[in-house]
Amino acid sequence: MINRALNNSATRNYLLNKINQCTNLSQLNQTHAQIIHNSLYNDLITVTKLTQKLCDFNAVCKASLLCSAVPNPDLFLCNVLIKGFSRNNLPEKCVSLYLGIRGGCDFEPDCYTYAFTVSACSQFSCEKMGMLVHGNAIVDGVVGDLFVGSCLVDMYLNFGKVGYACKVFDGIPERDAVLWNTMISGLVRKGWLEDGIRVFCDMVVRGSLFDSTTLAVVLSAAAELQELGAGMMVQGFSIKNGLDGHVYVLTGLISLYAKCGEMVPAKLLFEQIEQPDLVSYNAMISGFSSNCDIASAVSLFGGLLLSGEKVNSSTIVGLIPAHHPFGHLDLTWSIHGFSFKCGLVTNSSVSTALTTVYSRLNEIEYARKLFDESPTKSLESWNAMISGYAQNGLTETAISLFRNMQALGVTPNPVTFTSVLSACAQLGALSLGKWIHELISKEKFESNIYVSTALADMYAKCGSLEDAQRVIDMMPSKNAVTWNAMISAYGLHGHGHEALKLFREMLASGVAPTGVTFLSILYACSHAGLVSDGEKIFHEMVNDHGFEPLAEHYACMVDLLGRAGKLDKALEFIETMPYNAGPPVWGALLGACMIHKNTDLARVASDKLFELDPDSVGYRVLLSNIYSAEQNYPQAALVRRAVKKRNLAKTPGCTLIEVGKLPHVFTSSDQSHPQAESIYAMLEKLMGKMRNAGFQTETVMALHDVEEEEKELMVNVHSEKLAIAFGLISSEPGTEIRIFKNLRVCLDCHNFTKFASKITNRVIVVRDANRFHHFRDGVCSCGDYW
DNA sequence: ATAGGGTTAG
Repeated sequence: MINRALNNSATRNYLLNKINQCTNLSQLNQTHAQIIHNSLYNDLITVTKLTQKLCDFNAVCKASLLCSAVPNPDLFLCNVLIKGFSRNNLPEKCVSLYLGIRGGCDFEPDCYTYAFTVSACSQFSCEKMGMLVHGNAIVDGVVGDLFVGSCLVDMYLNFGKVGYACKVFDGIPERDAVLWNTMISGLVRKGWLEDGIRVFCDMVVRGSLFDSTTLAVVLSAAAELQELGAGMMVQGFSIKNGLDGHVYVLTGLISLYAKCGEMVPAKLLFEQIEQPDLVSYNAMISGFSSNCDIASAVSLFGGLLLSGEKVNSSTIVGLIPAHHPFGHLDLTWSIHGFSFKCGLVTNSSVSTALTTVYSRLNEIEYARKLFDESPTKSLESWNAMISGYAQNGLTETAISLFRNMQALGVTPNPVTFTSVLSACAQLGALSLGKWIHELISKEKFESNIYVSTALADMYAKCGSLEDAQRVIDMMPSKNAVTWNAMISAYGLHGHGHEALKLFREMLASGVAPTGVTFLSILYACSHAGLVSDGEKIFHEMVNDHGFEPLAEHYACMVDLLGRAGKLDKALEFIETMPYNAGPPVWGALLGACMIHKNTDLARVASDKLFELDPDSVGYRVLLSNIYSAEQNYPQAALVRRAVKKRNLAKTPGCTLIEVGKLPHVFTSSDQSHPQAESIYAMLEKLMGKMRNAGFQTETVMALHDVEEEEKELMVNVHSEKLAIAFGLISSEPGTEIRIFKNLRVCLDCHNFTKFASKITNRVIVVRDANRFHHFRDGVCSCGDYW
């Protein structure tokens, strides 16, 4: 009997050892056979070890069956099984086992039970269950335990409930490095970067011992924030504690310096690493690439390949020149080809990054091809595609893709909404935008600054400044882009003084103006005829804010002066430029010549333009208009023929009007509308009254960039007239009419609309390609300059 | 520890 027991114990030790040594499932199955053969299948210790190993090899079902056959399971075995279910993505099994332990077992859950169950809830976002387990843990008095506490902190941070996480954290005054690290890395992972750094500082102040993991996480937060100072503080601590040679710390520092645009120290740090691993290479490559040093990025990438090290998706994504101001189509193609060869194009991050760069290079078809071919479409890849369409002006496609995404049950996030709103804004689709706003409210995304800025911009561009202002008033804080959007919104509607007021408010609030701020405010001044204010701001920009004016700023000033009729002053201004004026500047002067019908100066400007930009369509159309205005029709026709010959696209004019949330689109002389007959009747009635009142159709060609439409005025009816007539017959008397035209409104239609607003006693709001016109009582808010 | 998606002007 004694012998037999000894023998059993020896066999058991032998088998336990054997289980530990198994490196795959088939070896483990053989060992299992031996266990059965030796009649140890009911032995708790052996079965527990076997369960553990089976779970490691993802054979949790088999493990579960084995356990249920054990006559006398204990808590330890149950805990191992909970961990196994969690590992094998079976949260509901974890929970039911946990509940089984709680309800009518001989034993009570311990710290391990709670820790494993909580981390299962965390991993699988079982929010309600997690909180219930937390409650039980409080009752059982185990929340002060470091292991349980860390799991709870991790869980609440995963759920985004920072308050709860802090409560658990604060309840454990004696913290170890794991608890601190859980708190810090959870905050950083969820984007609460500043808070992560703050907790780290707390940790240091309390004298808690940190490790290289702590430093690496804090460094990644500092890098993301581009807070060089915070990062250098961490560097200081790493030196003090002798962790500055650790490869994680060094890699974190490289990434920090790279993200702050400091590649020289990054390079020095990289050289300090004796044997750089893939991650440190990746940090360097992405650093070079994002700092526009393509040559260094590519050469380091080459070095990595030569060293025989395998590359991963991070390497590829870091190499892709996604944020470069100049296109690198050739490089992108090469990277694309390489990714294909090593099987990484199917990686979601890689294909998303490639999609993004293609669409930024206006190669939207390539982007779409990649998107269609990617086997798993992450939210990021949907976003990349939607924003690609929105940024390329393919607004309808962007919106229909958004609908596809919704139909497939992919939940949009703030990034998605921001892009879709930009599409709505471009489209002028107010009811669509309002629908998006409802979706945003439902998801509680209004607090996101990108979303609310885009929302305000959408309302302004869809004609409703009041709604835009309402969104802005709700925002707790504004960044430069928010201010810029509002300044340009007021400018767009011709409210120059409001825009100036906002500009002063922005400066007073301490938000630094950007290049776009000055463009927005200068355009606002220009459209409102506030010449001296604009000149003052340009002066301020250079002298007080130390801005080097870009070509766009000069173009704005030329526009400002020229629009106000100070053409000579505009020309003088061009001569003061420190470099040669480019197409935008001459284009602005030409535009001003159009308004003020200065043919001589127009020819000077257009000569310059054709010299600099021979392929431009718009300027050729303008030139043709100049000739037409001089009644030089043969020359005008010649220019137009040249345009046609080059097969340069011309956009046909069309106008959109929403009636009862339904969009109606009209083209020139459109007969396709079901109510065409009454529309034309209404138009005839208006035109008759207009003629009687002495209005004349502009016979001389207006010098506007309105393309083909203009010439055909005598035979054709422009789309905006049709839309207004339709608006008049399909809405209540006295209500506002809003229409959207894709091109600039022509002089004749502008006159027509003024007249229509007077005799019908309606406010008519017109958004054209450039700005808003508010017609009221025969007067337009643009003051007839547009 | 490294990597992917967003708002503003013309």
